[in-house]
Amino acid sequence: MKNILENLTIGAFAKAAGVNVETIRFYQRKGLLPEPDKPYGSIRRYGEADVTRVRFVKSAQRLGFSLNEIAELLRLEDGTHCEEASSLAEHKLKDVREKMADLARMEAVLSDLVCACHARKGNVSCPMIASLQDGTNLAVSVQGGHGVTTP
Amino acid sequence: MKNILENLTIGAFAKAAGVNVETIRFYQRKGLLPEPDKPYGSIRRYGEADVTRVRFVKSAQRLGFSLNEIAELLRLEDGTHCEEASSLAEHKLKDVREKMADLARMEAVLSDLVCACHARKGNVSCPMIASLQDGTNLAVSVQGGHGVTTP
DNA sequence: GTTGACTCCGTACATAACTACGGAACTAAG
DNA sequence: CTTAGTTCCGTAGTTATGTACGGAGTCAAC
Ligand SMILES: [Zn+2]
Ligand SMILES: [Zn+2]
Ligand SMILES: [Zn+2]
Ligand SMILES: [Zn+2]
Repeated sequence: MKNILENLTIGAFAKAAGVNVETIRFYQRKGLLPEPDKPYGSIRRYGEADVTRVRFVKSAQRLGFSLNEIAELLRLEDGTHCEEASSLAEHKLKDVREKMADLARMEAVLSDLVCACHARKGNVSCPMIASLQDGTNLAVSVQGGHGVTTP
Repeated sequence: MKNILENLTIGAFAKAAGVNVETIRFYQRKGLLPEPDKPYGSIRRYGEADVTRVRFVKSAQRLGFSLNEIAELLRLEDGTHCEEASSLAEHKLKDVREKMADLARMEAVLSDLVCACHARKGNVSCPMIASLQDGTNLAVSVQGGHGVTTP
C-alpha cells in the first residue's frame, strides 16, 4: 500500500494536494517547491513528499505565515545551519504566541458580547450593539510588534 | 481632561490612530469610516470615536478578519438587528476559536522543534532540520472549514 | 494678503498570492 | 496516425489592502 502517491503528473499532484495546477507552478517559481526534471522524455512527475510539502505550505499559511517566511522555513532543509534554524523557529514561536494572546483577547470580547446579547430580557436594544457603539471594550490592545505577519 | 482627541484634522487623526492619511481616506471609501461633513467651511474634523474605530479595525485585522468582515461587524451599529448581530458574533467567535486551536497545534510543533534543537548534544545534524525534512509532524491538520479568513 | 502647510479628490501604482490564457509540445486511446 | 486531453511556459489579469501623486482649494501665520 505504497505509491498511490508516486509518479503523479502535475494535474494529479495538484488534485492530491488540494490546490490549483497554477498554484503548483507559482510555488515552483517562488522556490517553494522543487521543479523535478522530466524523466520519461518531457513531463515532470511528483510524489508524496511534494504533496506533503504543499500541505505544509498551506497549513503554515493558514497560521499567518507569508510565502516568503515559509520559504525561509523550508530553506532550512539543507541541514547545515542549526543556529539559524533554531533562532528562526524561536522567532516564529514568539509570533505564534503573540497571535494566540491577541486571539484570546478577541475571544473574551466576542464571547462577552454574545453572552450579553443572549442575556438581554425585555431590553429595547441589544447590549451587544451598545457595546459596539461604545467601543471601549473593543479596543483590544493588539497594537505593536510585528507578530505573525498579517499581510 | 477631555477633548485632546476632538476636532482633529485628518492628519492629526491619522497620527492619533497610527495610520497613514491615505488609509483613512481608503477606509472612508470602503465605508468603514464615516465621512463627516465639513463644519468650518470646507475641511473635515474627527474625534475620539473615529480613532477608536480605526484601532478596532486594525485589531480585528491583526486577528485575521478581512476588511469586508470588519465592515459587517461595524454595520451592526444600526442597532436594529439583534438576531443578525448575535449570530454574526457567534460565527466570528467560532472562527476565532478554530484559529486558536490551529495556532495551538503550530505552537506545539514549533516548540517541540526548538526544544529538540536545543537538546541535541553531539549530534551531527540538527534534529529540527530532520523533522522538517520528514515533514509528518508539520502536516498540521489545519485543512478544512473557512475559519478566520486568511486572504 | 501672501506664503506655506494642509486638505480634498481622483487616479495611478504597489505588493502578495494567486488565476487565467494561448499556443506549442507531449502522451495515451483508438 | 490521428485526436483529445495534458503539460509546459510566458505573460497577463484579479483581489485585497493599502500608498503615492498632482493639482486645486483652504487655513493660519506673518
Ligand atoms: Zn548558516
Ligand atoms: Zn443582541
Ligand atoms: Zn435584520
Ligand atoms: Zn538544531
